[in-house]
Amino acid sequence: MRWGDLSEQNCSMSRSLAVLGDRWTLLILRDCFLRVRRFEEFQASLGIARRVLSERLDKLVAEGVLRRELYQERPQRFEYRLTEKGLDLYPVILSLVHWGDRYYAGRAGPPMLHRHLACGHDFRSVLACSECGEAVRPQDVAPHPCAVIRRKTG
Amino acid sequence: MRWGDLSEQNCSMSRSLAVLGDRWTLLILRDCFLRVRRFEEFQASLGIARRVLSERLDKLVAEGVLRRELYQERPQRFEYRLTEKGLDLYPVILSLVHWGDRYYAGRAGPPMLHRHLACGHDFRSVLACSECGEAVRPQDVAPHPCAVIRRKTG
DNA sequence: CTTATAAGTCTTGAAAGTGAACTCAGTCAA
DNA sequence: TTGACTGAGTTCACTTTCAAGACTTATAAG
Repeated sequence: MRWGDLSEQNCSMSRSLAVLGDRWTLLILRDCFLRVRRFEEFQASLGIARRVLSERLDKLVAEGVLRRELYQERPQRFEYRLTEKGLDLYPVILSLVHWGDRYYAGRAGPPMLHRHLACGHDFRSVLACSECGEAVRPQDVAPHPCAVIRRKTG
Repeated sequence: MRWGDLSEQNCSMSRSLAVLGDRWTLLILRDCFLRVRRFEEFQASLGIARRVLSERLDKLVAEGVLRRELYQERPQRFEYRLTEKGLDLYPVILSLVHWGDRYYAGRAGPPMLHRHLACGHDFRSVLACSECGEAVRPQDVAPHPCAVIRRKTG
C-alpha cells in the first residue's frame, strides 16, 4: 500500500496519520506550540530542508491545521498559526513529549518542564476518561466497532 | 538535518519521534494494541511492504518498545508484543484516534468506539494534569526549560 | 547601485519505500 | 520422497522522497 492511500482507510488513526504521520510534521507542530510562526524560524529551528518545510506547511494549511496569516504588506509576508483543529493536537504532542521524558531523558532529566497554571505544579500528562474523569490504562479499555464493519466477503 | 540525527537533539519530542516518527511505526503500534502480533498479520492488516515491516519491527524491538517472543519451536516462530515501554504509548495512540474521530469521521461517525470498563461509558481521551487531575488546555500550560539550555554561543 | 531580508523554488545525488519473487525450515498428505 | 503448504523473512529492480545548497522575487535601507 502507498502512503497516499492511507486516508481512505476506515480507521481514525490512519486518517490522522495520513495528515501528521510523516517524518517532520509533528516536529513542525511542536514548534507551533512553542510560538514559532515564520518560515525562517521553522527552518532554523528544525534544520529541515526548505523544500520539505514548504510542502509540509502547505499541506497543514490545506488540512486546516494551520492557517497562513499576512503579517506584513510590501513585501507580503505570511506566518503560520495553529487553528482550533491544530490546537486540538496538544494531547498528542504532550503525550509524545512525556513519553520521551520518561524513556529518553538523560541523567540531566527532561530538557523541558510543563507547568499547569491552574494548580501551579509541573506535571506529566495523564490520559483520562471524558465521562468519569478517571485515569485510563490500556487494560481498562474495550475497543469495539461503532457500526457495521465492512469486510471483503468475496 | 538528517532524520537519523534527530535523536541527538535535546528535546524529548525529537527523541520520541526518532523512534516513532516515520510513516508506518505508529500504525504498527496501533495494531499491537489491537492484539496483532505476527508478521503475516501485520503485513495483511497494513498492506505495508515486507521489507519495511521487517525493518520497523527490528527497530521497535531494539528500542524496547516491542519484544520478540517465541511462540513455536520447529520451525521457530516469533511474535511481537508490547513491552511496558510500548504500553506507555497508549495515550499517544488514543489521542491520535480521537483527533481523527473528531475531524475525519464521515457521516457514519467514528469507525471504532472505546469503552471505559471502569465506568461503562464510551469515552474520548482527555488530557489531564498528573498533579491536580483537572483537564488541561494548551493555554493552561507554561513550558519552561528544566536546567541550563545549551546554546551555540559562538 | 549594492547589500540585506524573508519566503520560497529548483536542482542533483543520496536514501528510503514499493511490490513481486525468492529463500528457508519444517509440516502434512498421498 | 515427492509435492504442496506455512510463516517469516530477504533480495532485487525499480520509483519516490529527501538533503543541502544555489537561485529567485519583492522590497527596503544605505
